[in-house]
Amino acid sequence: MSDTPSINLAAAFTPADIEAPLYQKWLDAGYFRADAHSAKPPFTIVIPPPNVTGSLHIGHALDHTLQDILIRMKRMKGFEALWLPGMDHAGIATQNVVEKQLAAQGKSRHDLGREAFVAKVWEWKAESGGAILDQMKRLGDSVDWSRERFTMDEGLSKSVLEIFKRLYDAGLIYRAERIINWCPRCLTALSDIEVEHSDDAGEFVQVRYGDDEVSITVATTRAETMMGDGAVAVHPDDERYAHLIGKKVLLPLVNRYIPIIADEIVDPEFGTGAVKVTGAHDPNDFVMATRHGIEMPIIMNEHGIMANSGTKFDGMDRFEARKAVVEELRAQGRIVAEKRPYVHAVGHCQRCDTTVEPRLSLQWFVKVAPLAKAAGDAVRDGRVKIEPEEMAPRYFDWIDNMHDWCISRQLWWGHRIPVYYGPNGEIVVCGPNDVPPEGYTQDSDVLDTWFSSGLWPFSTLGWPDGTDDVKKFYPTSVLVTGYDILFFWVARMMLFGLFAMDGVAPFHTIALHGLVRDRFGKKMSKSRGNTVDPIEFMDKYGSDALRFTLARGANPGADQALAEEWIGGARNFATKLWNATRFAMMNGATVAGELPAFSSLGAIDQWILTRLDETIEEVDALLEKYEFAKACELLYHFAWDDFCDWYLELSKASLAAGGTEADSTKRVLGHVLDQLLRLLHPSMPFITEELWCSFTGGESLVIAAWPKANPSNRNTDSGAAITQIQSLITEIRRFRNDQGIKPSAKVSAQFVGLDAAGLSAYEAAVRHVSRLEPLTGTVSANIEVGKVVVEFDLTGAVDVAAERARLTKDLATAEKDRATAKVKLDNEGFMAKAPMEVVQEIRARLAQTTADIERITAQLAALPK
RNA sequence: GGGCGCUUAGCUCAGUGGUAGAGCGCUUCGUUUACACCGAAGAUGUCGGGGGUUCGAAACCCUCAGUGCCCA
Repeated sequence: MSDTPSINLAAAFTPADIEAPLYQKWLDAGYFRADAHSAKPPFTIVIPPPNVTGSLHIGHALDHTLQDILIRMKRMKGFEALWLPGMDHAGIATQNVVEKQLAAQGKSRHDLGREAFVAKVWEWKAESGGAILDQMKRLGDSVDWSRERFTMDEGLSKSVLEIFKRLYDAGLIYRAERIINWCPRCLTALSDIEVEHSDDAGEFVQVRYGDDEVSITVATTRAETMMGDGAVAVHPDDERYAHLIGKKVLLPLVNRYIPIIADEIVDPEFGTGAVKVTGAHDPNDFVMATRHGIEMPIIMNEHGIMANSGTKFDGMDRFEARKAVVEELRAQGRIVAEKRPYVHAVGHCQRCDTTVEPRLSLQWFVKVAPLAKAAGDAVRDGRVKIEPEEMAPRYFDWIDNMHDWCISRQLWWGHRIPVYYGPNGEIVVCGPNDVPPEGYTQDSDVLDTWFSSGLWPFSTLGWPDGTDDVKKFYPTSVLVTGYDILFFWVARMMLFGLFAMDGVAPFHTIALHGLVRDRFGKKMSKSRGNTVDPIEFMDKYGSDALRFTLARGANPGADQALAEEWIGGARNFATKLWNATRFAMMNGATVAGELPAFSSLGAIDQWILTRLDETIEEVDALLEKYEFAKACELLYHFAWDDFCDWYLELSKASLAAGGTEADSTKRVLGHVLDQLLRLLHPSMPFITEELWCSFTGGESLVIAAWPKANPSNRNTDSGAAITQIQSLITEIRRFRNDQGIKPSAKVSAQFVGLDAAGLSAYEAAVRHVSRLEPLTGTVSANIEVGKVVVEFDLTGAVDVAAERARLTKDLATAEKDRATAKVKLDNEGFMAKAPMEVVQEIRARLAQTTADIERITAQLAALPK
């Protein structure tokens, strides 16, 4: 390429060469730092804090890409854009990680003691935690690192104390003995939502309780808990058992007499219509036992081992005990019926998949009802919008029926519950500035991690102190997250935000996206072996390619499938932009000086400017609606089809000609490229920055202005001329192809009727793109496109068969289209009721196809036999 | 059992009343100095089945059959 003008842009696009240096450049320039004192309007996003133990997975890549698109666009639009990063401390997960390390050394956390263990966790965090933060930089996240937060850091811990105290004082936090979800492996309570239900194969047995005098058969899936039974319950209207209500029945194995009670909860249709009441080990039973004053013996320890039942089953694991109990009952002839497998819903610990054990224990709870009412109303009355709207019912359904929230966790890593107990059972709750009374001891439990991440939108800004950040950036503008954590996290932020911030919801909009799935739309999971590594993709195709692929697949609230070759496709798109920019630079495209007056431009330039303006308007509107997929799709086609395939090709003749026409084309070309790179920058920040800086010499796209639509730079009529030119060129190419003419071969041809079609100004462009030379010999074939005839000299080598095939096919298409149009126009109903425009359109179609048929028929007739 | 969806080209998905679209894949031709990570041309669909509304339905209604997710 010795004669190529020297340009300041590498010949090939290598993402790895540009990404890290560009990110560093942005950091050094401080572009991502938001200023609480600026006069610009704020636009705020708080990042859904990733788990400190985690690394970047494909779901984060999607979530972050969408947030970065919004924040970069708003920054370019002149907002004071703050994207606040950070992590949560992930109580159970993090404690598990460190405990595992200790276990490898044969130690448990108890060997270290609480203080030393917590110190160890901090140590772990300093060394290995937060791997994801560096990966976010690779992705290009334009977050304000100076404001990075961690749920366990000082400021956020202060927020936790403050909100706990306020809620407690408002009567919204209480302590009670309740049935909670207990993980016998993690040894902690879980909230309802941390329990995942799956249909498991269990067993369903009917056991005869009682002796010769009183007997009743109960049905259960959990025979092992019978040692904890306090009663047998039947439905009050169940005639089968009416005579037994109030009597006592012998509890087998334990040899205790327990009452038979009546309660509406019991479903007479279920099993035998009689159920055992094990208040300490089942939530429904707890309700009944409480209502009827039934005793609730606890017959299992925290590990799920049978204990204190006073039977030989003590010491057995709960599942082992289940078998043994049934075996024993069977031996005693008490098993009336058995069903195995019996598939029913069983709860599992979200973190470790252990079967959750309902357990009666003393815990702290948030009284949810009043908070949830406010959180529901905020969405109901439109103060907070959920996008897409179809997700709102899910939110209402959940938040309107939310149970009280168990917030104690029997862990060491987390915010220790700020409750202090006095020697005589006094309870004192300490806020951030309170000192507990002498001799009081603090509750040993910590708070649910979601308790602190629920404060995220304002604790990260410095609440409860009235900081400038809170004033400037709260409430946040939009929360972008997957619909899968709508309940876990989003709802919690709504509860707390409205309470803490005097009824001001933590965000204006909740924009929900879906999950990334494998290429066949299947859920990714380690067990399926279909997970993917975003880092690997970035290494291979560049961050921009990964981002663009994810954004282009992101329809609101909908899951998306992802395959590696699609990322390759986005990489190809990046390369296309690279090469288009090289072309522009080599041909003297420029952004210097005023754009020539629109009216002075030719149709090709007017057309691309029109298309650009339409694209700006549409892309902007789509991004404002969180329609990432559609926005990216439009940009992709504008860039590749309109700009590269048509405009660049059509402008080559003009650029080659030189002179004033070339000058104005260079300026238009420069303008369109400049604007296109701006539009693409939020989704593909690295390559656009590299290209734009090289091309324009500007400082950075990060701080460049977002394009604005300008309807005065539009001429929709120019589109009509271009459409004609396009179909003319396409038909010529098709003819060449059918005739077996090599793409590189020049063909001698002339046009007839260009003037009449108003296209004579574009003959050079058409000839250039179609590789046609002036006619030198004699016409041996011709094609007709609209009003234009193209006459070729093929030096006698016309492939008549190919010509006939092509024309025959065109004829068939035209005839079919004409028939469809005719049927409509012959239809009285259509003529009477269809709108005028539609009728006219069909009439035009009829006229066009009729003319086509006439023309093609004549051409076919004229073909040599 | 309740709620929300989905079923459109080989695959993944757009398309909310007026001649069926995209990406990837597929076929043919091709090194024409921006680009073979490319260009050009091309093939491929009774829009899940059945009813209905309408001049007109992939789209609206009913129904059946698959299928997914959330909650209980």
